[in-house]
Amino acid sequence: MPELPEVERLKRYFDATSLHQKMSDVIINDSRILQCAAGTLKKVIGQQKFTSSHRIGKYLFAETGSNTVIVFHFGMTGHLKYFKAEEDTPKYSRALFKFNNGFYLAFVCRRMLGKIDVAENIATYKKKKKLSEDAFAMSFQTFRNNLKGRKSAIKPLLQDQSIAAGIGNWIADEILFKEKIHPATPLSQLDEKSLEGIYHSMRKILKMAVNKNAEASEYPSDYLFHHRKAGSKCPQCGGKVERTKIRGRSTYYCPDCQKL
DNA sequence: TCCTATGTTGTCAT
DNA sequence: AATGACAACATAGG
Repeated sequence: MPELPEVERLKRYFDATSLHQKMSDVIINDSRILQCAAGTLKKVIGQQKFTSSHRIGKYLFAETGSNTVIVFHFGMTGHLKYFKAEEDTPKYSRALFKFNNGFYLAFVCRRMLGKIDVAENIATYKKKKKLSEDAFAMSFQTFRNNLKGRKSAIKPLLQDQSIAAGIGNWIADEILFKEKIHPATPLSQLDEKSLEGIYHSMRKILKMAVNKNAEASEYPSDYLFHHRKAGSKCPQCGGKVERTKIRGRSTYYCPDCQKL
């Protein structure tokens, strides 16, 4: 589920269902998703409520009344589900926050790559994880500055959460497709104009996806998103989309539009 | 059996 | 100290 637009959707869901309600407990079904001791989480949750939520990149932070924040990260397959009846418990519910009104908020995560953590406050956690500003809230100056001194290929830099928090695999590919830049291009070969273009495409794509509430089927048909398959037709030039690996991640691009 | 999937992190080398 | 490359983590489906 997990790039910036999906997590923004989860935040809206969380706000609409789970804020300002007293909780009695948190049930841990699989402690592998915990980054902290189960006792620590239980202690924070017991008879507390979530008072506010904030999102930075792919992280969702939920503050409690006791000067503490619960940190959610959804990995590749995580999401949230609010439900009441026991038979509605979603499969792969790894943690259940129990509200006094009888409802539960499930932290659902098929693969175990999602994580729940407890932190003193957001600023501390952000620093500890070297998390940058949120990609959508970030100015070009900050983006430019975060890239300073980096030398690798542009695509892995876009996915680096210390540079632009919230960009993941498909959005990085989409940005470079839109800008007609080959994903393996070293940063040093990109001039200021290209970086400005990357920044503006990043904003444009994020804005579109957030406005669509991360509903992938509603993304424009000329996005590379719908053609992430080797041999698929490039929506720009009609050529063939190619698949390669960059820094261990599948990368889709059009060799005709995006020359190295 | 082997590969893939919208992610992060620890380790090792430079 | 920083940066980059890669394996590992875990599960289901083709």
